[in-house]
Amino acid sequence: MNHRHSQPKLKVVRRKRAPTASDPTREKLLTVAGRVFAARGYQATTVREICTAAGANVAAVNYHFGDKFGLYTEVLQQSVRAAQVEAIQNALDQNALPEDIFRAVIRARLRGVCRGDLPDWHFQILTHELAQPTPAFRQLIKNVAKPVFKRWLELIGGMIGLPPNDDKTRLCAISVMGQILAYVFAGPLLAGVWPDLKLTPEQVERIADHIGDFSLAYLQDFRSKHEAITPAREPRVSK
Amino acid sequence: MNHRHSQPKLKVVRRKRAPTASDPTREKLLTVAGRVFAARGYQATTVREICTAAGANVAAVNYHFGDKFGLYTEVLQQSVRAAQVEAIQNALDQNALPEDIFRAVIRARLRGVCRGDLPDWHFQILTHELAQPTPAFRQLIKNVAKPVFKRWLELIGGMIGLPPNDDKTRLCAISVMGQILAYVFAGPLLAGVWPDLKLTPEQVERIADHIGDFSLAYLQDFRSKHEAITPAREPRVSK
DNA sequence: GACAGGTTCAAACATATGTTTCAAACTGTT
DNA sequence: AACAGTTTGAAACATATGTTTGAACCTGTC
Repeated sequence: MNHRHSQPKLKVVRRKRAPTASDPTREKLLTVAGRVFAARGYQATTVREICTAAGANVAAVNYHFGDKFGLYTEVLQQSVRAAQVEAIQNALDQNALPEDIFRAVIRARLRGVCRGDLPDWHFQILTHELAQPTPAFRQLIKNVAKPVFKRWLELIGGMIGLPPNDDKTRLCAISVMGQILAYVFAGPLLAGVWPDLKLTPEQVERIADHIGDFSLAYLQDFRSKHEAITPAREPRVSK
Repeated sequence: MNHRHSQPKLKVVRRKRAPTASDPTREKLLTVAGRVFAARGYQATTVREICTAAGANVAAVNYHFGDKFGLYTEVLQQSVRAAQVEAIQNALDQNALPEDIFRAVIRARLRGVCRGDLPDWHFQILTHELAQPTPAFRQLIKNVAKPVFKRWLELIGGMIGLPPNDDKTRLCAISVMGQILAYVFAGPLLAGVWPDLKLTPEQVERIADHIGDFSLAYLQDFRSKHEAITPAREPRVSK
């Protein structure tokens, strides 16, 4: 059967042994598939292209992953795992000044876009998902993005002296997130508009610092302006 | 032939008369195709689906647009035209205080995401292009996005007292742009993370105001801190 | 009404693609 | 060496899809 219209569903694999041991072709398929899915998207990618590029037989995908979508799901999980989520969680959970945690999160997230000089195909896959979410992606949002964002809201809420579920807190959280997303997701747009931009590690640090400065200007100002009214915690001297 | 792998190219249409007059089925195809392309992306969309949804024959697409890609190209142009670009250009070119122009641009861009209650499929198409740019899209960036961004840089450069091609100016321009992009392009992500967010016109105005406040906090602060060193134009009193 | 040119339609075409099949090759165990 | 279980390979299958074709169907003009 062909799922070109219906959203694909998971399917049991036919292989017997659990995929624990290091399986060369399985491994090769996964890495190759990542690149191809990132470049073309799920629908436009053919299992034949993946298999020939991986030097494997056409049936290999169905044997090892049961399904084209089974392969894609594993690639997607691998991408999300590589997307520095744990780095961000670590940054969020460490014990430090809110401002320092804040800057650390921005840095952690931005560093994902420049891993050495190899293309950031992990994020390209997520970009495809952004345009056309699959069930697997919604699941990942629920399980990964939502908890992280919750902590993010708590951090920012604490910084401006508002509860995490206040609309203003949310708006601020998205304002910072959006600045990062511009570099992560709007690659083609940025390239067209700022061709000289090279995402070297040093440049990424500069960008992270800028986003921190840019955002803290408002957040700290907001706090100092409102703490007279709502002195949530340890008020600071207003300059 | 089937362009599943190679990027599609333009092709001559077979129809004789120029498509000037109001052609019902041509029109229907365009509007329907917009929705479908936005929902599924170029590759996953079938001409059969478009045609049946438009109540037309399978051959209609090839007759009226020569090609599946010919239809897509027209839809894309229509989307960009609808993406409020001219509204933004108007906002940028009007004679007013920089801060007012600044806020007007943000408002104009954000208003694009809430046109009444109908889905913002124009931007969904652009999201697909962001993930997998077609030649048509690169052209549009060069012809549309680049000039607008140039004016945007001039505006922000003027506001912080730096030349348009200064890296700091660019960083600031992207910081503001990114905040907007979060609402425009990261729809699925936002929905997962802030389910209660309803993009009513009033809410959009609130968001626009927030982005303006958030950004001006840094921009005005930057200006007043640096104008002692580089008094580019009419220095203002630092609070 | 006859005619010509544009438009629609049903069917057919050529091909691409996900999947299955089943035999051969391989691998570790006895 | 023989065997069982696992993996690979070449071919075939079923179907989906973009496109073409040629006849029918309009629609305005003489």
